[in-house]
Amino acid sequence: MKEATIQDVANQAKVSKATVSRVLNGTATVHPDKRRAVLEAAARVGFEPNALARSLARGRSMTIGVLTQLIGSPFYDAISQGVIAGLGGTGYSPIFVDGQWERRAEVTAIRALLGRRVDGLLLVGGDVPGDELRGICGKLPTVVVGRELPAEEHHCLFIDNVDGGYRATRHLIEFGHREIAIIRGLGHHQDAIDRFAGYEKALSEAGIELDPELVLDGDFSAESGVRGIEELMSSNRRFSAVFAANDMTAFGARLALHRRGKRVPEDVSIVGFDDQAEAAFMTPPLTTIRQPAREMGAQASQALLALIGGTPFEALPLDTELMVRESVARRDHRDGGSESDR
Amino acid sequence: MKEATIQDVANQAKVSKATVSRVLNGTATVHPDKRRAVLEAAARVGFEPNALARSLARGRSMTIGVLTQLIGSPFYDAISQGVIAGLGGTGYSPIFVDGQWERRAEVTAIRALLGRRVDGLLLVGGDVPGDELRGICGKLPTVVVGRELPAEEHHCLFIDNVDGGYRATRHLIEFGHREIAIIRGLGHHQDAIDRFAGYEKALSEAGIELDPELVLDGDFSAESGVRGIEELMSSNRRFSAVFAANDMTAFGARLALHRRGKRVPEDVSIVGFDDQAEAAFMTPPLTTIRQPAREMGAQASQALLALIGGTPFEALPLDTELMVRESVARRDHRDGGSESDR
DNA sequence: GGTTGCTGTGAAACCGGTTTCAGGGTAGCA
DNA sequence: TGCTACCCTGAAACCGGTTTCACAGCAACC
Repeated sequence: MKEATIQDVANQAKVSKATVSRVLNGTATVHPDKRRAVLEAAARVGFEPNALARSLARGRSMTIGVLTQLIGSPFYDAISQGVIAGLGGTGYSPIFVDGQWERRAEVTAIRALLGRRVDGLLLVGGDVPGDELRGICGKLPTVVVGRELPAEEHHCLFIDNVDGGYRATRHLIEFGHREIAIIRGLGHHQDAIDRFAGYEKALSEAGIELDPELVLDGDFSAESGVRGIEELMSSNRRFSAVFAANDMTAFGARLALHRRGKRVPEDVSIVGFDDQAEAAFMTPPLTTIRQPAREMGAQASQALLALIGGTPFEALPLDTELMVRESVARRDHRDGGSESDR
Repeated sequence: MKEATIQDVANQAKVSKATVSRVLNGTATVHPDKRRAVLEAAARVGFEPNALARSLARGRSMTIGVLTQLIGSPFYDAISQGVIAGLGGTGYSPIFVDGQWERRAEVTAIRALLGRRVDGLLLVGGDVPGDELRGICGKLPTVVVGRELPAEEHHCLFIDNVDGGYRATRHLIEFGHREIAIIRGLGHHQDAIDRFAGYEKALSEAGIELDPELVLDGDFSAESGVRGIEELMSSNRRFSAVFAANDMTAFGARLALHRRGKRVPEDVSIVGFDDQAEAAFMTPPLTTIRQPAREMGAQASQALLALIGGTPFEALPLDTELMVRESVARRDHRDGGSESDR
């Protein structure tokens, strides 16, 4: 059995398709009698307008294309969730495609969205450079979230990662730490680069020389947190604090320290980045830089809707927040050592 | 500037729309010369077929409707991620709508998907009873994941939560525990009910009487894990192990125990449920029941595609797996007490 | 040479809506 | 009574593709 069409309703109500359309959309006044007849007929046959046909005719699909990067990072996942939530009840539905943090895949994915005639584009992270992007999607309303794009035409919603890294590091410095290790994120990832820059800035501002032995490579995974600590401990370089590129890395680091019999925060302090849900329930609760991921997703979708509606939307910079919990301890400088193991 | 249409290409190549369509879809042989002309013209104007028009004409939209429940549960989120990944590169794109674990919202959301003429429906969790569901979506290919539906016409992909709860509890019993507390999940949630049933079963099988003082209400959140432990400790009822409804609850419980000076697993053992990414990096790493959430999502999307293709898909029951890590310790029964605090 | 069969192609119908346009009916006004 | 204005309404065009159908052109066969 096929779905009922507008013609079926028209036949039942003994009016034309046009009138049915007018009643259902309220685009023109129709005589109360016919109006009622149409409504009844529609209800009787269980008419559900074909959104495809409607979109084709109206030239608006009421869909938003969302390009995500499925690396399974809690941060990006949370943004996506925020987007879905933010679009709820607006009449717009999100279509998701995966870019896999890979340029070619991203371009293909965006093309697919374009083919679907999405009314707007929401890019969550991604790799495609700004100018190329403009070439692809032309004048289609676009909002980028979780990434800063030099070409300002496309609106971006992002946090200041340099500042975040700076604040995390400074917090440790203020608590008396001077031998602060960092476990970095994915090498080429801009967020990782920025956070590291913030780390450097805080250090130099405090007159602490950056020690290459204290900077470890990582990839935003918990495993890389473990590896970072392992390397650190086997290098015998003293350290009293660790700044992890994100919370997952912090979790890994915390576990590795536990394995080596180091207490947190008595022996080693840790600061993370993200404030994912689990951070507040680490033992001890993790001091971290909060990125309002879900809110960012929701806000980005709102911004995009505004853009589609013609409202010139102003991308206000989002603030990070230092969530002070219990993974950082004050460090006295009576002795300079960190070998006060239990 | 409007997107180029098939007519534009036809004009450029000096052929009819029909021929262009045939070349681009390979539905019929066309003379090599014209073929080349069409291809060139298409490339020249940057033709991207309008998927809406195509869907309308073909009667297939190449979209999958996904109904999710955005409670922010790591488990359901992971399923959604799996769905996106599983659909990648298949030509089908997922459209997401949110049901908010609320019957009316779900029905509205499904109707919206129906209006978009999705080719299949993927329900992630949800509240709508099976028979009502059948009334709504009729013969549309549907796969349900993360939930068991009595009406077997709709295919379900789910794990055996009773068995999972049973295995978690039995693991504790095998390690010598007899005073096993449980922090339950959301009261009316079927998963929570089933896991509790598994707990009861393991207990009764071991001849341990169920003590109401040891069963705490929760809601799958970390906070409820904290509350559960608080209640337990203030009731003075002895317990040597906790089975948490999910990993988040386990994290909360673990933190609360830490606060009360109880060591895990020396004083109290914990088993969780889900095996979310963070579980392996709790301190100590959490022993838990693994649900392959992401795989479930991917598999569900595969199954749905098969269903759409006409292949009668067989929903094979998914297995949980006990991930033995370090949050459970053997308990000797020399004394019966648990008050061996440090 | 005429019939049959096959290949390639364009005109037109179709998918299911929306929107324009023209016309019929009625009311208001001179 | 005649003219204009306004309100409803249906026919038809349109959105941009796909698919049916009819037919032209040509080779093969008797």
